[in-house]
Amino acid sequence: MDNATIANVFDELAELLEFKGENPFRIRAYTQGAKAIRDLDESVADIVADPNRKLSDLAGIGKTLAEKTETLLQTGSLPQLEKLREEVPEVLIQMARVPGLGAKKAAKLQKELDIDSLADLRAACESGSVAKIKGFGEKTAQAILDGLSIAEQAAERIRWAEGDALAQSIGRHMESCPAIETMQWAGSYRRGRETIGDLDLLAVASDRDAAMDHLEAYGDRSQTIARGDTKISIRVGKAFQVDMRCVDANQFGAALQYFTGSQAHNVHTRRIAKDKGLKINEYGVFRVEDETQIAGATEEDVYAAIGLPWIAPELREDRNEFKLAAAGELPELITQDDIRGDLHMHTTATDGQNTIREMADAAIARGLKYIAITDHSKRVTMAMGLDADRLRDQWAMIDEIRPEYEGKLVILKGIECDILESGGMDLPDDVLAEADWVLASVHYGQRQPREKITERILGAIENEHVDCIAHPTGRLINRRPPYDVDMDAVMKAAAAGGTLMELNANPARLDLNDVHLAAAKKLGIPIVISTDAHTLDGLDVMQYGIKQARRGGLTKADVANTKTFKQFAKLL
DNA sequence: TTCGGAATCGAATAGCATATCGGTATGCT
Repeated sequence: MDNATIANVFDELAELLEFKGENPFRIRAYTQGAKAIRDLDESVADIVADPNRKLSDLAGIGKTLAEKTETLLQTGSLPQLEKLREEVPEVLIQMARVPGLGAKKAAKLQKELDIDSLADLRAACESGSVAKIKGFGEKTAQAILDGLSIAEQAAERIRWAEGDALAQSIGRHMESCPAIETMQWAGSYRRGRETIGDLDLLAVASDRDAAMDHLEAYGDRSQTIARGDTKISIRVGKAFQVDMRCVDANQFGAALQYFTGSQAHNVHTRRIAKDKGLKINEYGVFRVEDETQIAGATEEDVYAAIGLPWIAPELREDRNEFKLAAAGELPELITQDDIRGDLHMHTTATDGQNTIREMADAAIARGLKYIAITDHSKRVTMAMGLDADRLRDQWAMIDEIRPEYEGKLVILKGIECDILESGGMDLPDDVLAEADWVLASVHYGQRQPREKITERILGAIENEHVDCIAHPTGRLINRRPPYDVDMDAVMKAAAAGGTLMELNANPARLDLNDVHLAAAKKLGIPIVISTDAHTLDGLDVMQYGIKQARRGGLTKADVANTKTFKQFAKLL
């Protein structure tokens, strides 16, 4: 059982305990324990297995959570969770997820009106019985009905790249508003999270009403949820929420810091301030004793006021950034300009849409110095994967065109070789031995049991010709879960065997994720950020991989394809 | 439930906006 699964159990426990009206501190302990485990850059199972270490040494994990973790690892389940699931009606949890309803209102409705389903809830709102309950009214009943419609639209978090497209569209619209002097996107979008739940825009406006009117005039707006003096929330398209907050210029830094989050990061920031006799809110940093503002115009000021250097948004998750900042050891995060090579792309030989020359020219246009052509191997029949003969033909072609690119671009003879369902590589060793660059990846048998998949990937790492494991977990964001693989074992083997690991920059993959990247960095595994391009435009997804790498705390030195080709070749 | 400081238990994550109902719930980072 991996860290994420254990963390999910604790999160669910916290949620269920909340509905039971448990001690809030007990609930928080489970939530914090879940976060501690989810963000950990090593395996909980390893810590348990190590006689010299104790789980309860981790911050946020005490005796009880340590015991429960061990039970989970040993038995795969937790009796307490099963019991709570029976005790808390499923409908209560569904109700509390309806926008506008929270735990308290949901519990009250469920108790007083004997609601068994969301359909019951809708009927109760429509019949007027909700409005008659103390603390409720006509407007609340209507808000619940609206919320039910929103919930039915399944407003799931969207991928970062989709959020980016929407932010740019709204941004262009807002730029035409004369009342807006400065604006900046904040929230999880600015932090570069792989999915975005809503968009948060911060603005300095000469006329706040005009700015809010302008946002409401955005073509795809479907609803205004709330509008006050400083804040407006609208829905765009089916159900996606966009918030705008207006502040004064001398508050901008504090507001940006607040609005960027994460919540956990903000709580930590404000706690540090509190200890220093200061108070941070979205309007500035204030001395508690006399309410004097001492910072707020820029984020740098805000952090400086509590004795810290500016922290990059991608790191603001309350993982270890405060410790690093205090020690002056924040990583200098990788940027797109650092990238010199792209080591995963396809051509017309398989399922790509462009030729080797076209891909090479496009790579040069993007400032790259080296690329690897890595078409699929024969097992990927749908993509007309290459057998040994066709692959050697392709390599002969590369030999032929290389002189044209002399001094401009190095083109590596590569292959994305499948790791077969039965284990072993899809092409014989003597063929792989001729390649400059071998990616190994799983495309079939993704539902095999953990032991089997892990064994397959470990087998690939042990193959001396394999240079790198591509999209190591196979997940597709919002569409397909990662395959069940013991990533800790895979990483340890990769570290020991000198095998590289890919961060696939395709916005639907972003595989490895941020926590895995941090773990890989800790183990000293070189990461390769690759586009997996199937078209010329496909080379442009590098930016998404860079964001993800930054969230993992990676620097230029942690990423192999930032090296000059000469340096890179030494890794092979 | 965790943590720390004490020796058995008390304190614990910040701070604010908005809507609706008539003092409180929900939501936001």
